[in-house]
Amino acid sequence: MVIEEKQETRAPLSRERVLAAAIELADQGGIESLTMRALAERLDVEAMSLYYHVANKEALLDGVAEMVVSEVLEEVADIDTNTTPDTWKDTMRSTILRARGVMLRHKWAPMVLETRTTMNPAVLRYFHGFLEIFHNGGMSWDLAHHALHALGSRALGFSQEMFNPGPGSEDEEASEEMLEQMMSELPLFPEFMQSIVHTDPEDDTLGWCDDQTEFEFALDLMLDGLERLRLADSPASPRSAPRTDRAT
Amino acid sequence: MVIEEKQETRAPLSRERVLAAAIELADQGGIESLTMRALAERLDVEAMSLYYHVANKEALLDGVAEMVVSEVLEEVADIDTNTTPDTWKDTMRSTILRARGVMLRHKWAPMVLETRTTMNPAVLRYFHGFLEIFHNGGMSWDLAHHALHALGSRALGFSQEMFNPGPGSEDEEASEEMLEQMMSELPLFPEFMQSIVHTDPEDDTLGWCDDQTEFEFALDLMLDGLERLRLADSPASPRSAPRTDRAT
DNA sequence: ACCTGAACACCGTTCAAGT
DNA sequence: ACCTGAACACCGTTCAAGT
Repeated sequence: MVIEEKQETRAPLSRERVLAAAIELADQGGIESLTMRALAERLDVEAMSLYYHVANKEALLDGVAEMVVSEVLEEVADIDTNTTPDTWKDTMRSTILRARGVMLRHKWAPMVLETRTTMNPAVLRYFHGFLEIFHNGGMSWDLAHHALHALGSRALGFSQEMFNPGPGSEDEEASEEMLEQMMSELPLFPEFMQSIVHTDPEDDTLGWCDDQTEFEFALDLMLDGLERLRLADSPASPRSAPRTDRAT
Repeated sequence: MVIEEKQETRAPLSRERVLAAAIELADQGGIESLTMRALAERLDVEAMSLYYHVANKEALLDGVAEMVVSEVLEEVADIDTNTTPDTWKDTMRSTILRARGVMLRHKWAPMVLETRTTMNPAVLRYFHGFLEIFHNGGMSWDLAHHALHALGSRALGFSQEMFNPGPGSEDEEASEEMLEQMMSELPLFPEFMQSIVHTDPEDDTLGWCDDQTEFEFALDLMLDGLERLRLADSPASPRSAPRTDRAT
């Protein structure tokens, strides 16, 4: 009975609009809130209309993944990949840290990216940038290849922290039981926990694990290691390649 | 009309039987085939019976995750964690490679483990083993903590390879399009691809990416880096800590 | 070309009820 | 204590049909 103002023909759907709306939805409510039906409602459309622009949900997620990586590409677009052996490491470092910035804006993105099974042009372009940096930095193709694998998902800025405690992980009996067990048969934990607590408790992290610090620590560990391998590779001074087993 | 032989009262359900059946189901059909209904059918029981032994599906997956890590614990039970500075690296190496063996038996396990939000006693015990190895090997608690984070999911034997091409990723037009783009605006790829192809094409991997080799490469890179940091830490010879920015 | 309505198959789960 | 039956809310998706 109410006169609806649907005359002003809402903007027609398009693959781009669908993907953008999907990202917004996931940003707001997490990836589990991204359902075809909810997405349709957000676009003021019937659920089945989406299938005209996207084959199915898997294809939707593929598209979303590509959009996120495109965002990373924009973020690193101004980084000069024309590196030298002196600069490749810092260049790589800031590339990855900028990618991480994008992932922090889309906390659900790592999981979506990890569940993709097919490459997409955006990641291809992104990794091509890595090849430029590695190659111009003086790495062999072989080492560059290893480096790509070694960085793994960290290359795109996420480390997939094992068991980052979500909200409300402080259950009663489970924690209780585990604490008791820890003290009895896992004697190293008390001293360990005590010695690693951070002193400033004003950040929103757990108090003893600063994700950003740990991410950068691991990243630098890899980059430093790769630089050492590069040096061992190019001049005729073979020292400390990996898997030398026992050597300083 | 057919006389069913249900007299021989099938073994009563239990949390353990439910979890074991869930693992079998996932092993056979992948994690997406693990539904409450399919699990119930496998146990010759109504779907709702499961809820007596497990709170809900999330709790089921928690239990499954714990079982898998328990399997890892058994696998590494005989490893001597009473290390020295000379032996910690190799000990760590074989611990992680054995864990990887378990993950290769349960290809779905990494994803399940990564989606868990709460710790469980098994992972706690597992990481306590790491602390023993690190500590006895001469690391400070602080470095041990960093090491734990740096290893990340690799500690449990998986690296979450980005885009491991699943079966049937050789779609026609998508690959076609991407190949064209590669050649035009991504000029480094042809040479790169050509120089990294493996020579023996008889393993079941892609031909140019050997997962096991890459896993071990990255693992050694981390372990070597950690050993260097340990050495730089304990004696009074501060050389090449990470993030020294530019130094050999 | 683009969108819709009704329907289907399949989820996880609640709840009251059986033994 | 342990299991069941019917039902509910919510998925993704097919298909024929509308404009």
